[in-house]
Amino acid sequence: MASSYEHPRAALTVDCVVFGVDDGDLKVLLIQRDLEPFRNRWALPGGFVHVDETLEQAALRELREETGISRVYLEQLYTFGSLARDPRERVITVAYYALVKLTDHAVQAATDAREAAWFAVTDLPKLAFDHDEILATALARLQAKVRYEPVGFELLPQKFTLTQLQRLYEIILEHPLDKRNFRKKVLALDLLLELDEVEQDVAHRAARLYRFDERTYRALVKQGLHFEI
Amino acid sequence: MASSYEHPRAALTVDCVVFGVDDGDLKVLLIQRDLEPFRNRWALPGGFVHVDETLEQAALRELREETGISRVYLEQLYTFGSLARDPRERVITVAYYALVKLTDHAVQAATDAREAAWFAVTDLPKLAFDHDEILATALARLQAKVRYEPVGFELLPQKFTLTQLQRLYEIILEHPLDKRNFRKKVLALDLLLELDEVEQDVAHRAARLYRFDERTYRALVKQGLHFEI
DNA sequence: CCAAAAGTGTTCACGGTACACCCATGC
DNA sequence: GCATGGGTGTACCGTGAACACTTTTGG
Repeated sequence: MASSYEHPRAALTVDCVVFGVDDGDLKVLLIQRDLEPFRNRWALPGGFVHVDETLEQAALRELREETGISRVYLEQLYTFGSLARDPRERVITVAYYALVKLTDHAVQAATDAREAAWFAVTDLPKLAFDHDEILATALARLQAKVRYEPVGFELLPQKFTLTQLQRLYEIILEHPLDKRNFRKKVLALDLLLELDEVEQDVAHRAARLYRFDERTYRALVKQGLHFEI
Repeated sequence: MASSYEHPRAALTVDCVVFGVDDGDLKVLLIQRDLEPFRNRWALPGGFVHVDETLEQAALRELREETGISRVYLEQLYTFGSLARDPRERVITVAYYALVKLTDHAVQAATDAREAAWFAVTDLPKLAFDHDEILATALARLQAKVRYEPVGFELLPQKFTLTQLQRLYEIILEHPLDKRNFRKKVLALDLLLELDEVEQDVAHRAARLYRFDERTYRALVKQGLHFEI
């Protein structure tokens, strides 16, 4: 390896695709840029990586600073390095995606005065930089991942009904599922704890609430469980 | 986004995990370092990303320079950014993995005088930096990917026997497969072209040769084919 | 003729899918 | 009592898994 000091360096950023689900829609959290380039355009939350923090720390810090969100499921997505993705100079960005429970994270004003807002993925504005591409990549990853890993629960409240869970899968996968088969399948996994509670304040028969049993899940994974919806 | 000029920058490298399959073993191409740190240790081929090349271009260039390999299947793996992964300074590395046909790529002396050699993944030396971790990540990815995408063919010669293909899967997945079921399944996919040729110079009945029909595969993928072994 | 690997079908168990009605509750 | 969603079971089909013998060829 040659000395790294001899050459100009690319800048390094992180960007986060934050997903949430909200009555019938899969949503993404965007912030409105207040600086050039792409001033006033909507963009993914993100920013420069400090030299003394890990990539994941940088992603979490930017999320906190720009959107007020702090406890989330976060996973690295892909690193984007096209030559002209930032018009100012060479910038490589490591993209992450995050899953949040919208019930816990009402939209907060960003701490640094940029506006933050949730957009349905089916109705997005044109984004800054190559953020359209990053978002599309994240969506594809979420759709693939949700089939074989129980990440969907990160998007629901702790206590949820089976119908809510089914709706979640239908929203993400973009096709309807059969109610009886869905229930049979998820209950057969033995990963849901049936609670002694039902939903409140509904104008019809109240549905039973369930909780995802993460402890059991981790144990079963070690024994070679293959989660699949 | 704040100006990127105000802060010290991390260095950016690419590293490549190059897989090949050779009579019964899954192998990885390593180079021996001739500089500190980790002088004389084996390491993944890789190096600094130039400011005017994409990440993929950098990976391909380093592969060519350090190992002489040029036409390969290449895919981004993961970006590693621990604080102390390089003892000299902060270095982020974007890892790629590559699949090569060993028949086409006999081990070549590296052009810059470092030694390059193939190692069975079951018998690896201790590697420089966090390259053990990168390699383990690549291996897990290959094992997952080979089940649901036809990447295995990148590791075989253009013309191969069904037994060679089965051996390949057994080597990567690390468990034996049933011969009749395996043949039934891969032939049912209709992605193999039966050639009018048989293998040569074997001391027993010669097996028929097949070729992977990439054209048909691409067409079927568009129609929603789900390849799976 | 012997050694070595090629090639080939059937049975069984299980999981996926399709499908419709009664029940509980709030208003 | 009516509207709304909650909750439940069965029959069929296709795929995955287990399993052993005959054929071809070279030496």
